[in-house]
Amino acid sequence: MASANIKEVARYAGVSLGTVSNVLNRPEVVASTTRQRVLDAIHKLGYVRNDSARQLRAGRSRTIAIVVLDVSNPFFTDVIQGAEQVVESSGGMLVVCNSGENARREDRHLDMLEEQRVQGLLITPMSDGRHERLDALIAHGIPVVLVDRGSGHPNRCSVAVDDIAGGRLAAEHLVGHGHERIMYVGGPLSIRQVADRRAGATAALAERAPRARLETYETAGLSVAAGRQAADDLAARPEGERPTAVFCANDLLALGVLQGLTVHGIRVPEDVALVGYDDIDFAAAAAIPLSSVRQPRALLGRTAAELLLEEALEGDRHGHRHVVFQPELVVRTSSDHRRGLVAGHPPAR
Amino acid sequence: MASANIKEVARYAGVSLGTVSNVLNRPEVVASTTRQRVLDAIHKLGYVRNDSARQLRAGRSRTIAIVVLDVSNPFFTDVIQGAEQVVESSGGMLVVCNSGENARREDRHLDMLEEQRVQGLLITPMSDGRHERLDALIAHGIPVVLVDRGSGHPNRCSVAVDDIAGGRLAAEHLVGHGHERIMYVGGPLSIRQVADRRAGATAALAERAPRARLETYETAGLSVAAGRQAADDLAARPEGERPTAVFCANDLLALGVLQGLTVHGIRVPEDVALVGYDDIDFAAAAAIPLSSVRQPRALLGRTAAELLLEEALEGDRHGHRHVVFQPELVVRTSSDHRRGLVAGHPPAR
DNA sequence: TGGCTGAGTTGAATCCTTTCACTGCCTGGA
DNA sequence: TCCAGGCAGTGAAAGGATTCAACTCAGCCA
Repeated sequence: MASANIKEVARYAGVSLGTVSNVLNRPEVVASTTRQRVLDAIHKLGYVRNDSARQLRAGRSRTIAIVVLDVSNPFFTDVIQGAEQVVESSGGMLVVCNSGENARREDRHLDMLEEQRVQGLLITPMSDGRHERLDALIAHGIPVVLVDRGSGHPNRCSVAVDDIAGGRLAAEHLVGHGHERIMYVGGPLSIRQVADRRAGATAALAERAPRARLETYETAGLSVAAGRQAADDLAARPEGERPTAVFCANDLLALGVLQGLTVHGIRVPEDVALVGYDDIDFAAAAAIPLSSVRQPRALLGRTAAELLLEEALEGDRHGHRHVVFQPELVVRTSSDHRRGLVAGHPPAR
Repeated sequence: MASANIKEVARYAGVSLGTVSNVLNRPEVVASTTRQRVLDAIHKLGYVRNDSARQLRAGRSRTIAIVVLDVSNPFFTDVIQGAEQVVESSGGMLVVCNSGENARREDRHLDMLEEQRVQGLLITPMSDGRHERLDALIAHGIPVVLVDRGSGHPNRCSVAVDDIAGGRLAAEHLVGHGHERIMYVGGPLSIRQVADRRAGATAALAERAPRARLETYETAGLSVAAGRQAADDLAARPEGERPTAVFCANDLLALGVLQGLTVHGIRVPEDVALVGYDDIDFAAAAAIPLSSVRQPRALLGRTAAELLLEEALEGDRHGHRHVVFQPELVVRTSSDHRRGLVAGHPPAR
């Protein structure tokens, strides 16, 4: 039942502890006949290395953790997959922790990860206020890379996407199609991303179409249900008072708005054009394929992981970097009825 | 930089090692003044327990792992969240590993989890052929619970949903609405779930509507794209030769079919009724809300985790169980135009 | 033959926590 | 006054892998 340990392997193979360890970690220094004898013993006894002992000695584990706000949000699963690729090919292991937008759970995870002396941490923290907890981790020598929060903090790296540019892209596209009454649906505005995307849209309108108006509809959250609610409210207005275009802070909201409008017989894009944000795979799969501002989700994860590995390698010489990606607009039917279903690139992975 | 250890805490507080350990693990046996002194020292020195040493001593970690086929499939994220609840409230920690439908990655994860002596494992394995690897884990004393694969194996528990019953539900619903030409879209048929769902549908037709016909359209995978392809093929047929209803092996396929049919001007449900499987949240959020066979996804995860904890607790006395849940049909607009948008229960979590 | 080299191997020390048999001390009862 | 018993606290041992200085030995040259 209990696995054999290195000592039993050594005895069985008729060598010392050190030799077994060498076979495991530096096989080239062991004579090939000895090596084979040890490998046979390992196989025979079903020996499995005890990682706890190994880590205890090494002072550090080889696993990297990613803490996300919501595993069930397709945006994050794509970020995870990107990080996975990099960690995997470096021979490490990525574990995923889900804070579920709950500060207590985030804390619990951070505590346990710190006790485990993880090699490093990728995290999209709950809020900017939680940076002290992260500082403590960093002070204990655990590198942290922020994902999707530009921070400019001097003691950690970060990767993010330029949300202001994203807001611009969406707004410019809509005014380019002649829309002058645009509604921004998103909330709460206390979330930096939500605010930044709106700010970008506002700026674009000011520059490109001074006559155009951007109305804000603040939602309680970023879910499909919140989007449906927004659509209901919008449909309740007299026809003349409705915007001709809606820009949503993320795709879940946009899908909700789409569904709500359809119920009320308001056609997308003929009556109301619609643009979402994130370009999750389900955006392209909606019955009216959704135009969306694409974030390089997997690239975000990959880059974050690379920065982390870099820091782990370079140690104190490491210079922290803040990488900001540019978003990209993907136009589909929901904001341009001339687009066929094939419009837009295939979803990024 | 490097954290203080228990010895330094002991010296700082003027007590012995054992006392510090007692404060940490059995605070009630320590006199309150001493306890406070130790806690102060811990705080002062920023002491963080070293989990490796702890595990080494204990011989076992307290983390539980869940290995899923695809983190980006909403079905699995819901299973994860269910498991998370249970593990969390038991004071453990759940880590998520993604095999990405790749046998090598699955192996790597299993190897590392075994080295880490995890307390237990929830897994939806790649295929039935991989059970030997799991047997090895079990032989080494790591309990394994299969998720979503009924197995009847005598040395492990499993949780699953009755796919034959699910197929029946869908088919009975459709024949109940007068459909006699039904198409089953799903594949590859080598996946047991895909085959079982079809078998259930076939059985239901034989009993309830001997005149009805079930045609099978085998897809290469279970993706949105595959569903779209199926819809294209279907639309290419002369109108009289099309089925009047389509039953898909999962919701991603169904969303693809829905999208494809819409493009070709085929109305859902008026021209073709549509039923999916899994009832992922996006099913209810589709522009034509999708009827679907709901699996108790979160319950699946919860139960799996409970069985695992039970086994970890009971040890050898544990009797392995195989829990099979019954699926439930959720009727929405896609198969019944009389349903409003509010039809169907709110999505299960 | 003696000395030297280098490849191969050894085993004690180390990492940190938990456990448990044990010591001291104190109190209450005889 | 003595003893039993309970409470606090102690410290050595154990858990398993890794590291590294030290050692062995065969081979080679002078």
